[in-house]
Amino acid sequence: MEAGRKEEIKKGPWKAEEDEVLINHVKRYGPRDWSSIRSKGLLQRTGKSCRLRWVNKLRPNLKNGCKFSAEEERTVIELQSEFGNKWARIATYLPGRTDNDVKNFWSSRTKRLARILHNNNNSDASSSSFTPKSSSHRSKGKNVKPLQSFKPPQVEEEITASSSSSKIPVPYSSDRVDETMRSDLQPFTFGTGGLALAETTTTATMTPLFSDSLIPNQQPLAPFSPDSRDLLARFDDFYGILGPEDSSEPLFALPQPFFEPSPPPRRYRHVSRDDDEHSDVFFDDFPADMFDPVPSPSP
DNA sequence: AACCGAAACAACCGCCCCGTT
DNA sequence: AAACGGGGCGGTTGTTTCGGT
Repeated sequence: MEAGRKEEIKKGPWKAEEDEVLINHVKRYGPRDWSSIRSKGLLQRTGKSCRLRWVNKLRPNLKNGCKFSAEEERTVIELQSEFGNKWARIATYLPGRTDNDVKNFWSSRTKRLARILHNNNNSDASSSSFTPKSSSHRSKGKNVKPLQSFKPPQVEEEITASSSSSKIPVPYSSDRVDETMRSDLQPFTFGTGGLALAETTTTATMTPLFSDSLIPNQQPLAPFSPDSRDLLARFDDFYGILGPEDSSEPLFALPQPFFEPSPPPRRYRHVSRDDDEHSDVFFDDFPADMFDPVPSPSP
C-alpha cells in the first residue's frame, strides 16, 4: 500500500520454491534464527511464518496427510484431560504430529460433538438458540462456545504436582472437580479436563468427551443417562473411547513422549523440543539425506 | 451431476516469556 | 533495571476437500 515500505511481507500459501529456500536454510543453520531468513533477503516471510512452516510441514518425519489413528486419538483425549489445551506438550507424545495437528484434531472433534449435542438438545428443548443449519462450525455468530475453551481447573498446579511424579493421568477423583462446576455435573462426570461446556446458555451442560468406562481404575461415576449414552454412541469414531462396555482392554497405556517428557524446566510451556533445538540434538540426529526429497506440493 | 454442509487442513494473529543489550 | 527483539504457544480464521442428498 505504502510505497515507502521497505519490503512487502509475503503471506499466504507457501510455494515449493519457498519451501526449498527454507529447507536449505535449516539444513545449513539448523532450525533457528528464523528472522535472519528475511534479513538476509532469502524470503519475504516473517521469522514466525518460517518457523511455523518448518514445524508444521517441512520438518522430517511428519505424518502429513495421515489421519489420527485410534491410539493417537486416545492419547490426545487423555492428555487433554490431563494437561488441558497444551497442544505443544501433547504433541510431544505423538511422533510425527504437530501442535497444530493436535489442535485441529481436537477442534474438529469437539465441534462435532457440540453440534450433535445441540441437535440432540433441540429435539427435546426447542428453546435453544442454536441453529446448526444456518451456521457452519465457524459461525461468525459464535452461538457455539468452542469446547476447547474449557480448561481444567488448576492445570498448571496439576502439572507440577502430579505429572512430576507420574506421566499417567491421575484417575478421576470427584475431589478434583471445581466447585463451580459441581452443580452442573449431575448427569455424568469424569476426569479433570474431560468436561466440556456445550453451550453458553442457562441450559449449559457438562458433557463428557468420552465415557466413564474408559479410565482404568476410575472410581464409579454417575452413569450416563440412557439418552446420553445413545447420543455418545453415535460417535463411532470415538470408538476407542466409548468402546465396548465389557471391554477389559486397558485403554490408556500412554506412550512415552516422542521427545524428552517434560517436567518443565521453569514453566510448562517450555517443552523439550526447545531444549533439543538448543542442544543441537534435534537437528544433528537427523539422517544426512533427510532433506534430499524436497516435499512436492500435494495435488 | 450439482449443491450444500461438515470436516480437515493451513496459516496468521496476539500474547507471553526469555535472553540480550 | 528496563527496553527490546526473537521465538513459542494457543486461539482463530480462511480455504480446500470430502461426503451425503
